[in-house]
Amino acid sequence: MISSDVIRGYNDTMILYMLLEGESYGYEISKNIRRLSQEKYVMKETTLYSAFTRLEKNGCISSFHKDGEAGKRRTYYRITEEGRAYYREKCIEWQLTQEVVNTFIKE
Amino acid sequence: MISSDVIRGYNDTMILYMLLEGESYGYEISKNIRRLSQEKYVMKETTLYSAFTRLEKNGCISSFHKDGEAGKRRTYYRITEEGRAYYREKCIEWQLTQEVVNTFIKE
DNA sequence: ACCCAATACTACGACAGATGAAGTAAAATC
DNA sequence: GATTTTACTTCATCTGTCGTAGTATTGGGT
Repeated sequence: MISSDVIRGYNDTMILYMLLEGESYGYEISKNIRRLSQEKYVMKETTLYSAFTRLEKNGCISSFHKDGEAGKRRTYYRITEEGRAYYREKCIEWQLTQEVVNTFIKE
Repeated sequence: MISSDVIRGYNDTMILYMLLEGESYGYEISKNIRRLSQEKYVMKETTLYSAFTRLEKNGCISSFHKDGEAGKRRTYYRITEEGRAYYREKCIEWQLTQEVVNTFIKE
């Protein structure tokens, strides 16, 4: 059964997708989402950072710092096993969502 | 540019789709959405009726009553020209949304 | 050396849409 | 005549998004 609050939660999925390829941090993820979507989707900063908080609370990602690094201090994130599992569920849910919504869309 | 609050708003689109085929009322629309989605999506009553209020406020639908009808009093709705236009926009937006989200989905 | 843009966040408050819980009431069915 | 189905309504709460604003460091251009 599909919940109607789906896409909102897909910001989380996009972030997790970015982290599948390796650890990263807010600004970089934001740039990459923008680039991957070919500028069609730009995640707002506040949305992004509040997603981080939520995902870490849920155990989907974990944060850490690298010391001895140049530039402004970054908070890095990596995806956890729970995060991967959650991502996989979301992928399945998305297929279903598409099927359902498409029944209500004309061409 | 895609807004991230998309699917929430697709409840409205589903309702409008149902009304494209002719006037209807809450309970019937609800049943039909359930049926069309093959039980995969059931719109909550409160979601449905609050969507009606919103859609009427936006001028997408208009409500009326039929008198001399048997059964419990129903509020009927029909789609307006604005409603049709809004529906068409949503269809286009949905194509884009799918494209974008699919870039972040594995298989 | 100075300025401005880019980087990298954080804090706070507001809002909209979805939902849960509960209630009302008429009609149909058994 | 009791229960189920139909057909809503009201109200309060929650969650995720987003606007506004602020902080602070770094890099690039002139």
